[in-house]
Amino acid sequence: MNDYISTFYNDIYHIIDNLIKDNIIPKDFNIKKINVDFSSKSKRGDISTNLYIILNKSLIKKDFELKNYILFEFNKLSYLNKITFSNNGFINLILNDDYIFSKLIEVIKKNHEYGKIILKNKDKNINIEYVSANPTGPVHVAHMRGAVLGDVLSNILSFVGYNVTREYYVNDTGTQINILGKSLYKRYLQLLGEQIEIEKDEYPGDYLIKIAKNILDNHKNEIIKKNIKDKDIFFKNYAVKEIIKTIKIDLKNLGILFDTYTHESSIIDNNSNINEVFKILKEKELLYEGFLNKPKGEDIKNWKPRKQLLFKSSYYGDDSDRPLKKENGEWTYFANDSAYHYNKINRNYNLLINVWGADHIGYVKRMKSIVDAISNSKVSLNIIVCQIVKLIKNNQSLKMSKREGNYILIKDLLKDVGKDPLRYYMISTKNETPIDFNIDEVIKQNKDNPVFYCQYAYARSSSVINKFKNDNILNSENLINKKIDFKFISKYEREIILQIIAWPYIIFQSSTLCQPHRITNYIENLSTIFHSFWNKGKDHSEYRLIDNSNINKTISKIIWIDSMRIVFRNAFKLIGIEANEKM
RNA sequence: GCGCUCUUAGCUCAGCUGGAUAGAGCAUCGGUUUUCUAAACCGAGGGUCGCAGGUUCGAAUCCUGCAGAGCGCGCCA
Repeated sequence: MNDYISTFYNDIYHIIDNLIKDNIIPKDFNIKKINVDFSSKSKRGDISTNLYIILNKSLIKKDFELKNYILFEFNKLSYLNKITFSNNGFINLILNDDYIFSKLIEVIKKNHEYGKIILKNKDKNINIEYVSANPTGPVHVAHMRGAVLGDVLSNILSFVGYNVTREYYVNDTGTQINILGKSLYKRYLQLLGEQIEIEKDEYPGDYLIKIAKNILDNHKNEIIKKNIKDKDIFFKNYAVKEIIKTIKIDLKNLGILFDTYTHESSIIDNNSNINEVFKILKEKELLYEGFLNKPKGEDIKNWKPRKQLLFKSSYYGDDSDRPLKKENGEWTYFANDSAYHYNKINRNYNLLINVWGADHIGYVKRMKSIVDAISNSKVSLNIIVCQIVKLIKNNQSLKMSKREGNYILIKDLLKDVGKDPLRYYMISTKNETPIDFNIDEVIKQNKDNPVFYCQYAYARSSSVINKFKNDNILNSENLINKKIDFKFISKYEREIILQIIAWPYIIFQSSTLCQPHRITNYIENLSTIFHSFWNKGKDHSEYRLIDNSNINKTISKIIWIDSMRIVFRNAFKLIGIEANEKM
């Protein structure tokens, strides 16, 4: 990372190190209190810092001339042009124009690589598991947010150099899958002319009829020969296989692909995973047979104290210990999931990321506990919980019920809304905030809609560049060798340029905090200041981008416009939306 | 009852992990097209950052309590 913000941070840290060495501030000085502000709104400088305020407070040598010292040190930094202290102690700084230009040319040189960070620990392997919707029906709204978030986060993390594995965990065993198989069998019988009744817990969706028809057409003879048990297995497996197929298609249309699908059945079939987990926990004395307390408040029918095999997750800060075995001796879902995470740990990941829906929020602590336990605290698990998406149409929130199977499907939303707005909206709000997704607003193709607002900014800027496609001097490929002349650059453009060259820092924040919404905030801001500048050209010809009478002026402007386009393209690519040069 | 998350303009959301006068968009009102894309721009009004304490030079941001909303709470996955 060598953007101007990170560079300045590093130089500040250097100064602090020296002050500690010279015993002027204490060794335990908290470096995190130092802040560098690059917000273009402050208008007090290109960047500013609270360095003086914070250092002044922690001085051991009270008579130390701190102000002069900082001035002396900052004067050594070649990229700074002007240093001023405000009355309340903030330091405001203006950057060197040549420095800014060198950063801008870097954008053009690096092009689609611009914004990549050279990480210190670049060999880090990350596994990111998302969607993992149960293969009992098509993917719907509830899965959408996590799907897009997981995808964009994967894009960002691999962009900054991690080895990222995108993984989908298929829960293809257990009670629900048995019910699914039964439901499909009923549909099959129905097609054969039998009277059937779909019971309360069974799956009523039409998609099973289609699958049943497929079986009838292709496998009828084969089924007749099977005994009851084999029939159960056949229908169960067939249902899962077909449903996963449609899930893959729906997600692909949303722009989402996975590297690996791991099936729960494969984790369980091979008992080694769960046996290993059991062994480790036993060695660590984290297992015991015992009783759980009945949860207070809510009445639980048929509550009976039960002796169960329990994991001491409370040792790791969980609210209660958690059962690993059911009464009938089967492993619980939690046990299987532990085995699955053990499997992931064994695949040599340094970091596991799980993207979950809000309905799993109660499982965060126990999952972190078990990963901590079985990995000897070597692997960390980061769980990102997405709040719900409430769909609104005609000013009414759409009611959905699982039982009636009337969830809005991703497939249908893609048809109504389109991929780009859907993806954009799913990540432009930070994951902890619930989204009110107003379908009527999102399909608008104007400034009400931030996706089109940003895409339009890209198209507008492209229209300028494309004017010079066939111009030997001014075409975009030749810009690297050209020089920007700051006398043609207005203060408004300078602001835009400062935003453009802040892009690597945005990537840094977005990747380390796992917050893709910082990218959409950033490009919305970039779009705003660009549109605003564009319109200035209407009243004031000096702000116009093309000046046929002055080629050096035009070159200077085209350089930053093309750099901005590169940043837009890179941002759009990470988000997974189109960059169209014409709209 | 317990846990996690949330509460910022009429609405939808930001607020850069403690900074300077709290920001956008929508909605409302008023203006800007013989000109590189008006799918845009400019201006106005609109706020006790849920409430109350605390921490310090400084709090929307951190801590505590309270109120409200969402999700979850032993054999569903």
